[in-house]
Amino acid sequence: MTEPKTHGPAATPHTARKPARDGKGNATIYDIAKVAGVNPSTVSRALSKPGRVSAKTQKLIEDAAAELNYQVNPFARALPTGRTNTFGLIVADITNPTFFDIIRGAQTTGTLRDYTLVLAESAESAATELTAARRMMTTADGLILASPRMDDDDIRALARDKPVVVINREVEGMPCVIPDVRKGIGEAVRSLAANGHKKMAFVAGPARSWMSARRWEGVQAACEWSRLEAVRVESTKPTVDGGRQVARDVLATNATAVLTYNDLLAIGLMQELQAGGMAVPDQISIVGFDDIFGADFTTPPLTTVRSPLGECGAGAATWLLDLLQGKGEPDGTLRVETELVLRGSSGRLLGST
Amino acid sequence: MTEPKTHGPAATPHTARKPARDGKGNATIYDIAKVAGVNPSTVSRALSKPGRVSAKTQKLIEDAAAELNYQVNPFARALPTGRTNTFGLIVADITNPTFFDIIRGAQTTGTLRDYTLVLAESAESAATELTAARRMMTTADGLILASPRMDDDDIRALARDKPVVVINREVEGMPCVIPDVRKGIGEAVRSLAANGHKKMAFVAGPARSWMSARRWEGVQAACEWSRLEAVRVESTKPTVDGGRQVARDVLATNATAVLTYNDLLAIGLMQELQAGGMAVPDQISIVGFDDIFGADFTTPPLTTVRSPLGECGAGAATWLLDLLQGKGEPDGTLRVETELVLRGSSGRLLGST
DNA sequence: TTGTATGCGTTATCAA
DNA sequence: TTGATAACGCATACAA
Repeated sequence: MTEPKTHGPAATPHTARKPARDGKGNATIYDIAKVAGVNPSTVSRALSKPGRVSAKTQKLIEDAAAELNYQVNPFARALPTGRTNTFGLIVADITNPTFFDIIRGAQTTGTLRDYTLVLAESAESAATELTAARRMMTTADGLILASPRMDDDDIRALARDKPVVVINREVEGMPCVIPDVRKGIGEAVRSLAANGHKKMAFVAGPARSWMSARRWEGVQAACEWSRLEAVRVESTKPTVDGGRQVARDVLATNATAVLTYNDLLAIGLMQELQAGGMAVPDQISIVGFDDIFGADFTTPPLTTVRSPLGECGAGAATWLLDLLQGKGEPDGTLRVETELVLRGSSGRLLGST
Repeated sequence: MTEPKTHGPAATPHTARKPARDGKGNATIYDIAKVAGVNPSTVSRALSKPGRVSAKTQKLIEDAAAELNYQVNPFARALPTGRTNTFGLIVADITNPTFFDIIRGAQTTGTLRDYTLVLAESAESAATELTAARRMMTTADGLILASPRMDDDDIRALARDKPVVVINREVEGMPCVIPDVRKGIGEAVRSLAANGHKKMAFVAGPARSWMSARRWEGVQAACEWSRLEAVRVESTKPTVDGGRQVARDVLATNATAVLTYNDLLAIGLMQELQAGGMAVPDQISIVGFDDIFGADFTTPPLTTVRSPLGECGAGAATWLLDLLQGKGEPDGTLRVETELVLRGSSGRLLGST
């Protein structure tokens, strides 16, 4: 200890049974009422709704509150109202960098609007996810589900209680925020075609992934338009390691360009290919998906279709908070644009015209 | 809407003023009491403390609770007890990958012990941090401060109210969890020395950073021990860009090896050096710090001193939760070991014996 | 072991 | 515009 206590007779052990209040404890509206010489209910009004109290008593109360260093007790407030100024976010995997931006986006717009973010992880399990969601529903005003694993019906059941917004998946009758892959994929495929590629491979993600299906659809559509041949290659898992493992299959397709379900696959694939002596992009072009943190750490830096995850998080939070204030549409789909980020891992084949 | 409502007279708009309870609302201990034919207080006892009720009424109550799909109302519980089963985590910057692992570690051990994580960001501002911390203190049972920017005194003041654990900084009289840099730096420097390096540069982090100072101390000590000459180079900011900018100064030192304050600096430095035609590690060895996500995406993959951030987060959460149960030491320092992760960016100089 | 009574801090309803 | 008072759901001394 370098500093003497400024008040209180002794250190307050946090192990005490009673609520840790040294001496008098936190100020309540009663304390303010006493100081300001008004009724507690008047204090409550003055502090919650601005206009329902006379200007001078308002000031009286505000001064008293400031003097007493008053802080509302959110729990006491939550009891009668049911509102907590809190919203939950459940992500499938905190380890996955994809979610970092989502978390950040949600957190940022949350604090901006005076809401607190509560975070939970489903560990990729639908059951864990549902449990976590149920728990959160009791404490939070609303919920954001990022890449949920549970059934549509479970999600809709949750939403009967309080507002729920879904990210990265489209669920009928729910507010959903999803990246619109068409633009970004279109740009990527056109770029590849312009560089003379005739055949490209798509390395797919998990079979059950909603997004992977969308991306494959997008690739097919864009390739048809640009008259490229598209072949699909399955991966074992959507990780760097999965990318390494899929290299052999990719080579077997004789494609000169690859678009992967996500950046991790692209990075692993590129590493493996380079380790085998192939030059990127001189002998093969590689395009990732998402533009996660670190996508530009590679040599060459990874060309990728950027998924605006931060915007997704922010958009979902905005929508949810609007809903909580009775302002937004109760369902629909918010599509955020994807775009090609052209870096070094894609380009013209060496020796092609 | 694809599915009819199963109960309730009409859709319950979330915008309703009253607590969103369709019809009868969530079950309370009173409902359980009625079903089980006992007094509400008995229900409370049965559900909170296991042993204080007879076996058969216990079962009676549990059955009724299950049947009614009872969920405790955390706010109602928090009001009399002051406890919320919630703990806060404040990080300086959600963007910074350093914190990802900390968040994950804390979240994981939190849920393991039935605590919910509440996340906030200080945006690198001491003032914002203090505000966020104060807010959290009113709702959470305890707080974890990761790389706090505020003064020691502010931290201690916070800790008078409820338990606070600090990560990445040592504050007198507080429980602190910090990576012990000595082992990792020692390994790095010895590895460099064994590869024939005689002079190394340390690229420092922010001037005010507590950790940067520790790391520089560690480098000096280890270099003295291994008879290496160590020079210090200042960076403008601890980012990839900062690493690029510092390349010129690093070259000016004529050092053949570099250890940077963090991985981001190392990656930027390596990119800039390689862009200038230097071979890594043939002409210069680069060692980063932290082993963040993506450190192995580079070519060559980055040698780095791993900071066990996940363990820090988990350790801090464990300590905090212990404190909340009156089990742990109220202060002290938990040091978690760092270690060298030898990858491709460091090694022997080309042409050296 | 179980029931009774009261308080936690706030909002909301009703009068004044 | 303000004051009195009843919930909100749970925990806990205290009494039985």
